[in-house]
Amino acid sequence: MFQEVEKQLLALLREGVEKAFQASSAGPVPELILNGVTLEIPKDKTFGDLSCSIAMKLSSHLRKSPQAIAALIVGSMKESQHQHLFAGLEIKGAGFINIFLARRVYDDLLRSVNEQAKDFGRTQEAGGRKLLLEFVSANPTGALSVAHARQAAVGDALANILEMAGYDVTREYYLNDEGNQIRILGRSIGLRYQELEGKSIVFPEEYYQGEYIIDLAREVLEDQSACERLRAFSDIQKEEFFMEFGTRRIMEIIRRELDAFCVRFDNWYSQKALTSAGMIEKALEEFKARGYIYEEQGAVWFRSTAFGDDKDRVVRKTDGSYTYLAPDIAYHQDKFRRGFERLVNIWGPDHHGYIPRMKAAIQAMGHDKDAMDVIIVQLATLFRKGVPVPMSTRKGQYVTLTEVLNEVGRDAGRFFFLMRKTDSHLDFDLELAKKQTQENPVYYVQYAHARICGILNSAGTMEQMEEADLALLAQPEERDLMRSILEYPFCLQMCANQLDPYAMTVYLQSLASSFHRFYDRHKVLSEHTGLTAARLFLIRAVRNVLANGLTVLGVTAPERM
RNA sequence: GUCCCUGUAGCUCAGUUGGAUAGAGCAUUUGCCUUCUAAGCAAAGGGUCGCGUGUUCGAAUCACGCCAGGGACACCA
Repeated sequence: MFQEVEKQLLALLREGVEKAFQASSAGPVPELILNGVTLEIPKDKTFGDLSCSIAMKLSSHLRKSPQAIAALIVGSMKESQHQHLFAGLEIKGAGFINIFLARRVYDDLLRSVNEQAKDFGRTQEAGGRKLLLEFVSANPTGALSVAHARQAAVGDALANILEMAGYDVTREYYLNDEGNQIRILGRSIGLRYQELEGKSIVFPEEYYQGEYIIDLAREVLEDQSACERLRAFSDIQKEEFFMEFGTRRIMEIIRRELDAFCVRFDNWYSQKALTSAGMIEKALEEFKARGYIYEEQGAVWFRSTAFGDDKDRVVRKTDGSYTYLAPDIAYHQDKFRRGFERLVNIWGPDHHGYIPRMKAAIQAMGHDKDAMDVIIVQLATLFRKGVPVPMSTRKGQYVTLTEVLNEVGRDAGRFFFLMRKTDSHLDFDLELAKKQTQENPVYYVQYAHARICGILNSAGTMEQMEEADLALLAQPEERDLMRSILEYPFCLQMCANQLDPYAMTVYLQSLASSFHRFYDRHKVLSEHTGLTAARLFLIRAVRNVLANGLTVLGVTAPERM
């Protein structure tokens, strides 16, 4: 189990720090400093497998040179009973402590990768805490756009990552199935329906212009029994019919789109249900009882400034209807009531200004403001041969998730949407994503996986693999692969801490690169059966890590290409 | 005006949360398939890390101030 090794090394380093404090008669070591003891993987492999820079950080505190402090720490480590973990320790540069891991640690690493297989990298760090990840939550008024596509890709990958980090994750889609937009949707379909019946109509600018509205109207028209019922309905009943029909049908489309993109949800949370359960009134009453609600100028306000928002926010308009904030307050309160300890929301960039008031709301409920994280997923700009693809949300002419999917496929789509930091803009080159060449990082990574599978298949089932003598793996390219594997748990942990999957795309490319270099220089299958067995064992570990990383991102790991 | 993001090689971007000599891919030039998949590998050139000041053992990274680009700032959802 590799995490154990990391923990033991950290413990040794901390022990060393304590010794250094004693030697300098500096009293007990502050907690902050102990927490500051971390390991990193040096970029230059001549600096060891892992390194620690704590000696430099303590220099001014202990009034000693970093080298002297490092010497004390290293001395302490060498006396410990865990020396078998490292093959060597050295002090270099300004006072870095460089650790060269023992052969056996790497052997154990490879063994645990192959034993744990799909579970390699999983930790119990988060201790099974219940986490609610809400994402996409697009209004059911049309097909999903590229913006939603990126949110879907990020959300799904992040859910996988957080599960690996030991959270009990629930993926939820907040379904905005009532309100003004839905009303407009209903009216849009209703008008198109009349149009199809031969009536002359005026179709307002602010209604949904898309072709799909006409398709939906036609669907109703072709349904005999629906038409009959409609004839008996009052205008209000008709409107309700079209609203219900529209949201239901569009949600079916959205679900299908998400399915095709392999984005999974555990729960679909209906705003309509929330409203009819009276949860909004209840939530506002509770806020009122706590003094966070007041009336002014005929509207009802939430005192969000009490928690650092710029200004107070209206929850109930002068016309008596709620703003978007009101159901959102009720919804988030319900998230906590359902037992979630940590909330993560993925929103589009247009909701950026909305964060402070939502944070204020959860504090008004009595929760810590850090109990909720909001991730803003920036827009992706599509390019085709270097020219931006025009996008307009008006007229229903936006590029949809389905179009991207049809053009570049699921794997390239998922990978490309994750390739940049989530809160940065992303340029998505459709031509590049389609290319089956080295320029395309998706294929580069998948190709490494397929190559390994090819070798493993032609090797057949080799039972001696389990008893392979891993000491035979002494080539630099083999060491590089092991180092790269070692990095995987670090990468997963970083993604979980930063709530951003993008680092995994960078990591996988570097692991694939290490493999391709190895492949080019060394043959796995040879007459030397011992070496063959050891190399098979090594590449099996590489394959497992590649597959795990790709799976986390929602990309397939093909066995042949 | 306020807030967020971005500025690193000709282009697209990494840079392990402040570490060691700033790294990849593309493009350009040049090598490598009789051998487990050439969708691959290797070599070369290419840098005022937007500008300035500060913080310290140490800054692409942090703070402040500029410059440039993108986005967000409703009794909309």
